[in-house]
Amino acid sequence: MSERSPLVRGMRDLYADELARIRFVEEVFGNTLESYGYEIIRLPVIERTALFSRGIGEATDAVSKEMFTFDEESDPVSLRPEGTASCVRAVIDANLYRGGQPKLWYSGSMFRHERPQRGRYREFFQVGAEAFGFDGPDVDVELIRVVQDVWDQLGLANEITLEINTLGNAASRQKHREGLVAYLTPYKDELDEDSQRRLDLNPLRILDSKSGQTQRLIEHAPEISDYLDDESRRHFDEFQERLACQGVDATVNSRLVRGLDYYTHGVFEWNTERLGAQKQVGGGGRYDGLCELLGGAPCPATGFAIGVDRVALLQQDRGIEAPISTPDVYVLALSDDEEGFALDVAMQLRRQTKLRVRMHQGGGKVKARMRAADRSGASVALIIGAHEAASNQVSLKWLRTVQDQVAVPVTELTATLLNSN
RNA sequence: GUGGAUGUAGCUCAGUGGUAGAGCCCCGGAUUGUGGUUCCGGUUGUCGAGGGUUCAAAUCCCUUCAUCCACCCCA
Repeated sequence: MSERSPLVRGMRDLYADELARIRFVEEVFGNTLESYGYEIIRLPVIERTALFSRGIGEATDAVSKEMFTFDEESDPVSLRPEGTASCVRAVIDANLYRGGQPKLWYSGSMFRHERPQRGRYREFFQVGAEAFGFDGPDVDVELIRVVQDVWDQLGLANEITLEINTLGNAASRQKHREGLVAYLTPYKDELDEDSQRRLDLNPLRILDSKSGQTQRLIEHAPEISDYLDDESRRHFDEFQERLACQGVDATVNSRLVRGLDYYTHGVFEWNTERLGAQKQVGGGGRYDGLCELLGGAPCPATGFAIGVDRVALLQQDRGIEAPISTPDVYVLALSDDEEGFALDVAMQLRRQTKLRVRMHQGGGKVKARMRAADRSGASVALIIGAHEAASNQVSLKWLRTVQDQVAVPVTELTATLLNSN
């Protein structure tokens, strides 16, 4: 035997229950977003590295140390660590916002080169949505409302909490930044190592440092609310009022700054206490400056992204079953002589119904064939032997309920199966 | 990138220097046209990999790889 090739770290094969949960979450998100009139967009997995370093921020962990990057003829490209930058690029490239106000959603793999652990993989799945051309905050609230709808449908409304904050507009954010640097610089030597580095690069991120020492220092640090101008304050007030009107519970967390650089105004995160260390299941916010930063016409925009893996884990933790893709009907001929008849029966069912019909193959004794029928998960076995074939019937046996096996004429089979569900 | 734990059958695991095991699963029979329950029988192994110590290593030592959990950070 030749040598086996192990999985690349952080990559997974997904199948059976685990995949069923992930597909279910993706499907509910997709259907819900479509029901709000959002249109799907499919984006490339690989982009120029520069798109991410400019769009997400050179100083963020996601860009500075977590990207899978390789050279494409000395033009560095990377596997996407998130979807927003690509989506904005696509909107700019096709000038999608010129004729309207696109509301888009996407779903797919994202990649970050981190040490894997529960709820965090190097290839993971996100569903996201972005709305372009709206100043908000009505549309920001709609996005949150969409996600709340999904939590309700998934039975997770009680497991997930929403935190919100505002970063203000560009001017307010800049003043806050200056105030923060002025406050923290005298204490520079007392900050943790990461925060010292961020003091120049991205001082806002110091606010959500986990270091106890740093936490004590920032306890009295200036907050964004001290610097909000009238426009920013009105935006955040209306954001909160509209959330309340929609019956969405949210807690203001003034330390919430988000990991990526492009946010402005209202930002938000969904958290859970049930996934060990990985509390965050999703987040988003407004990014009014990003289109211009990436070379497009100025355009206000807002969006969110959800970690599908974490939502699926949460469902597993809550014991919520996802629909699994097993056959409905298992067709087994008892010998080769009835094979052709059995194939005709199976084809008739596939054409006349949406039932999933699996044929038995591989021979074996009747006992083995019946065992295969049971193991397939099908709820019905159609048994076809010499008697049945001679009389143009099938023997219909329910595998999951206690009912007598019955002989059914082929002409009545479809109706019999459809009426029994 | 840092720390801790764990790698033995398809799965869950026991085995701390002396012939590799259990339960579940799987296969066969009881039941030659009927699964799932019951009874009887059977198969399943580079003990993660490489090296060392020893008469003898799954077991002790070294190296390495992988996985999990946590830190950092994030979805």
